[in-house]
Amino acid sequence: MSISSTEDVADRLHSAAIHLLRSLRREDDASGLSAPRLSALSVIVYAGPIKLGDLAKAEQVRAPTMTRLVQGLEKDGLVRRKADAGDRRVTRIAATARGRRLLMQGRRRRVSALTQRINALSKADQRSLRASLDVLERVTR
Amino acid sequence: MSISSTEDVADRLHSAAIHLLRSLRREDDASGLSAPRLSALSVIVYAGPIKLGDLAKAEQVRAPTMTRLVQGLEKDGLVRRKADAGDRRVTRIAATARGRRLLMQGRRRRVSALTQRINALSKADQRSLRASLDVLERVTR
DNA sequence: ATTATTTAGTTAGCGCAGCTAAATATTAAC
DNA sequence: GTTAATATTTAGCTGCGCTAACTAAATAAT
Repeated sequence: MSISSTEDVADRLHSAAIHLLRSLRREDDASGLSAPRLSALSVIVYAGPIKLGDLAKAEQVRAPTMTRLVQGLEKDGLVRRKADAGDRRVTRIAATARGRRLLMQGRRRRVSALTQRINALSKADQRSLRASLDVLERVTR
Repeated sequence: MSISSTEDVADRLHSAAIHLLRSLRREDDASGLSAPRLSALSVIVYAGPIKLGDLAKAEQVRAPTMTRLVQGLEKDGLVRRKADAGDRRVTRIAATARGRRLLMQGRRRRVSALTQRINALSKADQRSLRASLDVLERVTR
């Protein structure tokens, strides 16, 4: 009788994450923004004018990857870049009004499918999920 | 009186999944197999000689995507393809001994970082995480 | 029996996101 | 003033998701 090992928990968690993102990618498509762009935009909106390097760290990607993501967002008019006054090597990235608006819409669409699935759960299951969120975030960061 | 709305739960879950996969990708690299390949190999190992279409459904990707994943695995000598005797349109995919071996090693490496993080949690947190796993899997599939 | 339709898989080709290495620009150090 | 360090970008690679179009095989229709 094998009690579930920590490896099993880790493996199931990993697998669940893969399947979750796959199934949500479709909603992302509907908003016109990919998951990485939406995630980056979210940080930009909430963390104000932010240095590209800090943004890359926050999103756990390398600088060149973030440069490209930001270029995409900029081309769509969702963010703006401007050189930092103090240190002209750094680029500060800020969201435009359109970016903020689109984030909210995109975010809503993105999570709505998941929201529906969560709402379909029993109250007890919802409580269990909620209770584990803090732990989940600590473990995945 | 809901402090955290279902939307918030959904959003945090989504975000957690993104960060989890990003942080685990490095471990995947160490094993020489990407997450999608490792995941597919896992299904192949456990679901025996399986039809490509069924494999694609199980992994929630389109057939061409799975064709390519399998080609990669085959080139590495981890799986073998053979036409089904009964219906010669279908390809059955089976793991080689090397594939089975590599899965176990890869799986171990892949989850070891996560396993360590889980083990670092308090017993109560671990219990909370374990308890939510079933719910999590139901919600993400 | 022949023809048409459906099903399974592959090939071709596009876009996005991850990476490293190398280039550019600015600041800091000596 | 030259050199070293830092921030970002550019160039170029790989891999994975997709759709459209193709081949081959099985099944249905006439």
